[in-house]
This record gives sequence, structure tokens and C-alpha cells, in this order.
Amino acid sequence: MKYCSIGEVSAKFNIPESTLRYYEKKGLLPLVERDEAGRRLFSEDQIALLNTVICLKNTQMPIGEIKRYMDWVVEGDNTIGLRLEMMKKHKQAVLAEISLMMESLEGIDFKIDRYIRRLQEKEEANVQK
Amino acid sequence: MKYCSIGEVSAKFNIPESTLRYYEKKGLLPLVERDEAGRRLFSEDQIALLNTVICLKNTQMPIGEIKRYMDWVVEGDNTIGLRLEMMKKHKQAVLAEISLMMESLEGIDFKIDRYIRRLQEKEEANVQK
DNA sequence: TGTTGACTTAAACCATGGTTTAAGTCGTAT
DNA sequence: ATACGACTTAAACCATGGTTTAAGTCAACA
Repeated sequence: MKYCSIGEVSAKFNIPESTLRYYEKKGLLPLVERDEAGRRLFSEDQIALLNTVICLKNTQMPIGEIKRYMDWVVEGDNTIGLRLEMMKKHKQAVLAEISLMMESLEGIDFKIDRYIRRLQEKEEANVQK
Repeated sequence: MKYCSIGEVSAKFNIPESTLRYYEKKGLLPLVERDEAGRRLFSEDQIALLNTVICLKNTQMPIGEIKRYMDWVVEGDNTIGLRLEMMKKHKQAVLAEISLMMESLEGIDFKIDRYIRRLQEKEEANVQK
């Protein structure tokens, strides 16, 4: 199996090394191995887990909840039901958040249209004189 | 014109009074009037502005940028171009954020499907024995 | 008239999510 | 040999976005 250094992972995902260390400390990246010198070795599995962390972060799941999920991953197969429920609930929360954003975008679009009209009126006033 | 107290505004928008005061202090709610006793009076105009603040917050615009926008609103008509550009840019940022969330949701959906399948397999194993 | 309830202020406090610093340990290319 | 680059740690620091506290003012009702 191939292993990556923290620098390689950092470059690959464009995430600062300090953040990766912080995530590990907070329990978002469990079971990261070390070489003889104590340096982190990220396996393919770790990288798959990091991908999951990134998905959850991208959808604004707080760190404490990602940790809870990762604890369940480590705990094994008898937490699959719990993980399923968590992901279902999270998906609903994300969809609600997206709806809210879309709705709020309408208010912003309204402003955009008004500003465009007001600028046009200004233009016309300039042509008049 | 009708005026609202901070308590009424708080109730109407379900935002803590402390947050409304904080927004005013940070410059997100400019020109709030006061009665003789120094209490805030929110006019219809203020409430329309608050609605805008809420749209911008819902779409994750940072407070510093909302303040910049409000400063332009106060400054008057010659900032309409600036406001238009800001809103257009913000709209694009929001659409990008929504896309990222949608994409990340696919990863989550994938997990959901896998967990459902694994639970079914467990069920079947139980029926077997 | 006094005591609620709604409001005021400034300042302290808090959680979240990192980033930065300082001091040190390796491995390797010169 | 040594110096450089990549890594390690713990702890301090930071920005953001509020929330809470303490002390006080005021209006209206009993």
C-alpha cells in the first residue's frame, strides 16, 4: 500500500499542514500511522476518510459532529445504523440550507435588477442634457 | 410612519435583541433613530434594510462586507454602481458555494446508499441463521 | 409612590475553527 | 561534517460572530 506524507496530502487537497494536524488532534482523522521518526503516514484509507471529512466540511458540518461520525467509523459495523441516520439528517439540513440560500438570492437578484434600472435612468438623464 | 421598538423587531424576525444591537454597533443598521428616552426606533426603511442584512447573512456575507455595502447605501446614489458590482460578485460566490454543497452532497448520498445496502445484508444474514 | 418591564450602555466573556510560534528531530544532498 | 528541508510537539495567538453581565434609566400601572 502506498503512503503519503503530510506535505503530499497538503498539496493534493490544498489544505495547510497545520489544518491537517489540527483535524487529527480534534479526532477527524483517526488512526493516522507514523514512521520510525514519528512522521505521519497517510494510507489510501486515511485519504478516503479525509475526502469524507472534506465533504462534511463543505456542507458545514461542525467539527464536533464530524468527530462523532469518525468515532463511529472507528467503532465498526455495529454503528452503521447510527451513521446512516446521521447522514440522512445531515442531508436534510444541507438541502434546507441550500433552499434558504436560493430564497435569499431572490432578494439579491431584486437589488441587482433595481440597480441596473437606476443606472439606466441615470444614463438617459445624461443623454437628455 | 410607523416605528417599531427593538423588542418588536426582535420578535418579528426572531433575532435576539443583543444581536440587533450588535449589528447596529458594527454598522450593519445605520441611522437607527431614538426616542426622547434614547430607545431605538426602527422605521419601515430600517426594517427593509434589516431584511437586506438578513438576505446577505443567509448567504454568508461577512459582517465587514455588509457594513461596506451599508456605508454605500448611506452615501447615496453615486454608489449604485459599486453596490451593483458587489451584489453581482456576491451572487456568483453564492452560486459557487451552492454548487460545492451540491457536489459534496453526492459524496454523502453515496455513503447513505452504501449504509442502506450494508444494513440489508446484515438483515439477510440474520434471516439465514 | 413604588415597583415592574422594556429598554440603555460598555465591557467582559464565549465558542468555533483554525494559524502561528518556538524549539527540536530527522534524512539527505554538498 | 554540516546545513537544509521536511517534519514533530505544545502552547499561544487570532478573527469572526455573537452572548452575557452589570449597572442604570424610564414609562406606566397598581
